[in-house]
Amino acid sequence: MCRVEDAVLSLLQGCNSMQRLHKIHAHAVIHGLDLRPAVTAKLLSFCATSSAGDLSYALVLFSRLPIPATPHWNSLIRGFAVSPSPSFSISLYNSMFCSADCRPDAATFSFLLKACGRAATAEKSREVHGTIFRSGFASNLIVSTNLSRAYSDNGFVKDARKVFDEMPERDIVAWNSIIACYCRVGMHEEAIKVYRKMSAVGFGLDEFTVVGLLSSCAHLGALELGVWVHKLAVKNGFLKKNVFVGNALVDMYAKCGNLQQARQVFDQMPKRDIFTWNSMLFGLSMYGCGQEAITLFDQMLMAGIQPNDVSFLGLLMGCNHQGLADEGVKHFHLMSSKFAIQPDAKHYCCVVDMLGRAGRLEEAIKFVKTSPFLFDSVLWRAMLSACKIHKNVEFGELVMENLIKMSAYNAGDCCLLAGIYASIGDSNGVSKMRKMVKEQGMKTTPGWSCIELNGEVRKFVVDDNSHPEIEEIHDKIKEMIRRATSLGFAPEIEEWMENGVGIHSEMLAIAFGLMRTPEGMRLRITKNLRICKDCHLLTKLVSHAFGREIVVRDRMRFHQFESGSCSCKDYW
DNA sequence: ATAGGGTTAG
Repeated sequence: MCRVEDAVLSLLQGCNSMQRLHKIHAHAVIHGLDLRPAVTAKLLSFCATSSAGDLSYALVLFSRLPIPATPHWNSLIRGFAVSPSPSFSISLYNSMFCSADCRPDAATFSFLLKACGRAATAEKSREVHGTIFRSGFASNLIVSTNLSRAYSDNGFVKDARKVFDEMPERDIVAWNSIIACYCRVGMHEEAIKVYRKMSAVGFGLDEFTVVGLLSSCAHLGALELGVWVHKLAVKNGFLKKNVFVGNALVDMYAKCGNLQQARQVFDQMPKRDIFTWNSMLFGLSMYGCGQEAITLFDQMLMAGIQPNDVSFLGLLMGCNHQGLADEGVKHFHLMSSKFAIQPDAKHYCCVVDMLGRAGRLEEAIKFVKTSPFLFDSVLWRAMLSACKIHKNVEFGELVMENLIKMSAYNAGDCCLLAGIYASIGDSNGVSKMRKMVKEQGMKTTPGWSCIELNGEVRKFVVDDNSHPEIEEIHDKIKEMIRRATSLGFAPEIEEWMENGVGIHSEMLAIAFGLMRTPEGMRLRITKNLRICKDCHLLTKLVSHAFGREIVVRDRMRFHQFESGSCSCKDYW
């Protein structure tokens, strides 16, 4: 190898811009070195994979190679896999596979699988799986971790797990990867189960494990487990060196009912990024602290962090939950005018909810009709739930007509309208809606509630009588209703307490909590749907009658029940 | 001559 080639290679090593690369390239051409394998590989690798690179120029370089070798193909496949057009990686691989001059190696498959995941091509993933199996790369740990990830990205969780289970050996990355897979699809109990298994076979945890676990704790409301993970994170120094860990902790504490602790972690973090601020914003908004959310938002600006669409969603939700409709609308307009962020359907939805909940129904409808998301059912759905809160049949029926016209109505919508009919005593309306759900075979989302006792999460599903303690639970619910009734409990919909049928899952969880925890202990419930009006009222009265603080996290926010009232001030 | 894992919202 000549000295000039050495020099060119070392220049390429330190290259950090395309401008620089062009100069080095010209230099190589002058000395007749531009087709040396080592030089072309380096040139290509920079253009295709560096953030300062240029994929189209990589293609130009590649086309000039008389016989591209495996590393050349790999660079391109790698570059396109993370580009906006990952499917081009697959085309490249197909050409490479047909070429007689080189064979794919382990790295090829790693990059290709990344592309398969991002391009959402389950069929290709399966085909590649076969190729990997036949060519003996299945025993490669990195390749099979990538394969598992590709299945997971395509929504095939079971296949992802199968690949994981069939690995001849697993390292911590493989374990973290499958845990993350369960987190992404919302199978948080499974994620924790896998961690316990990982731990049982002798693995410790690192930052990635911690982040996955905390995310699962957050979703399940598993505070005790979360606190345990927090301690381990501190002990290992993860918090100091890794911003992800702090972010996940802020989120976990906020979602598990401990806003003060979330704030404390937030305040003590050595470095904060956009996720940190957003997690805290959402934390405040979930507790109905809209005013504090606005303050935090201003502090975020002063700290020099540019807010993004998620920041505004948190802020708007905060305004919404505290009934700060005018503040909310003001910030909604600031989004595009001052921050150049286009509001998406979720932001519009939040404003509809905000206006509707505040009783400004006409304004809300007008807002929907003049929005770019006029044909998005989500906005109409938010409108429908505002009609339910304000028992407005007229608007409710109008909104339902719209949803039907758009063929976008679902069982939840029918339940909402049925609820409106029920609240004004129109039993014909109620049965009309029930018939509609039944005849059209629409599926409702089953409600569930979790309660954590001694580090173990118990899950209750509506009408689920399979629990061994079910009789005791029903007795407790009867007692709750009896004691609440003497405090004036009068439900809007009465039939649900007959014979244990139609009892919402949070009542099962609260009854269970009352049975199994010492007198006076705070109960924390996490549920997937919004709490209904009757359950809200009953929980208020139970908190008084049993002298318990009860914290319920529903789909939207926290309700802290104490001495007969709720932190949401009945505004939710 | 190169490879695999993580956080907020919905």
